[in-house]
Amino acid sequence: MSIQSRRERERAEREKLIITAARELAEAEGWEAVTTRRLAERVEYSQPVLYSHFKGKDAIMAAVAVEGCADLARELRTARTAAPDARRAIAGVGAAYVAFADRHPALYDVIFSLAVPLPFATPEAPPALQAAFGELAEAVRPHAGGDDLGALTETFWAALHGLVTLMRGGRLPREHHELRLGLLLARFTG
Amino acid sequence: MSIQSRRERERAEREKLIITAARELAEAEGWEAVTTRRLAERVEYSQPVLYSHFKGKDAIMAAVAVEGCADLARELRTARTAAPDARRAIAGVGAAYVAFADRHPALYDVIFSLAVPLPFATPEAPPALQAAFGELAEAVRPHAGGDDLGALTETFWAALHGLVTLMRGGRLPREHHELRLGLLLARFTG
DNA sequence: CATCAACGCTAGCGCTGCTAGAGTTCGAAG
DNA sequence: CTTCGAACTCTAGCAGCGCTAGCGTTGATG
Repeated sequence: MSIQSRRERERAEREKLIITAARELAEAEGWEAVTTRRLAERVEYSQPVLYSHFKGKDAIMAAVAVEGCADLARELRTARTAAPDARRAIAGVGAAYVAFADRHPALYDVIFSLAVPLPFATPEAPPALQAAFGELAEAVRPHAGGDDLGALTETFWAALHGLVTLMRGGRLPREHHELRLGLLLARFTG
Repeated sequence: MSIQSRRERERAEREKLIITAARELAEAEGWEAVTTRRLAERVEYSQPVLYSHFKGKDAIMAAVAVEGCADLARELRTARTAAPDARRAIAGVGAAYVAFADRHPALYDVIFSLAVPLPFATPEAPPALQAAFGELAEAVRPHAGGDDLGALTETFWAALHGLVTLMRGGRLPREHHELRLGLLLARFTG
């Protein structure tokens, strides 16, 4: 039993190592540079070992996404609780969201843009993801008025997501970013 | 000279054929199904012929994107000019934008999401793209108040883009879509 | 010590975007 | 009418991708 538990522990450590290596490689060179061969070389195992832990490359990306969600939730919470009032809370959370996407583009993409097998908007969604959404909702709540909080939060989130992705894809000029963010916040804080 | 012009004409026709085939294949089965081999087979030429017209697959996708921009601009214009007042104009344009993304997901992706070598937000951007943005701007103008029209249009556009992409990626529940769109419009017409 | 299961490896499949170089076609010049 | 040469398209192949079958080794167990 002790031997078995040691093996399980080592397996768990190796799985964590794979996820970390995938994340580091993606953040350093982008997801297109994350191939199963490079990843296997990085963790110093052969390719098939990856498939004994994950169903495929998608599943590895999903695991990285879950990790990233926790980071995002933490940063949003910090921004929200540090704000002195409701108006600066939603502004701070919005800015933190954008800053996270800017500092961790690969992480942001795997969570919100790339096609990965992750449940969203259901009870099976990762707790960290629900936590991140919850932070947005708490920041939006004081400005919801009579509107449905969930739908309004989704709308605010979508607007932030659009700003972030269009700007990073070169579709929106970077120089007006602060202006756009200000206009968005003005529309959501009445 | 007549012979040369005939050849040039035939070349142009074949180029158009490639673009159309790529678009049809993408709209029917998604961009992941558009491989240079399948595309070559579809136009009944060998692979290298594609590369005598376009620098690479990216360039073919960009050509499809430019075509799609024209379609989008036309639909936005129709929606805007058909509206009886400013309020229903922005609502109609927003709905038309979302409907276009819903009916032509592959086309939408290649214009706004996938990484293609297309100039945006510069004078060199495709006229059709500028026209589409112009339609959005005209719909937004009556509700801009003292705000910068360009930046406000970009913000509105980004919000629509976020709603569309998050919903299609399964990140937002489809059932609240109309509600979210209504909330967004309320915040931009209040 | 012999056995056998668990495990990680090598090798390879079918696919991708892309390209070098051979072979063909066809208008132009003699 | 023949011959030349340029324009053009094809076959074949490269390096890399995600993924997997099956062999060989390792190491705990009876």
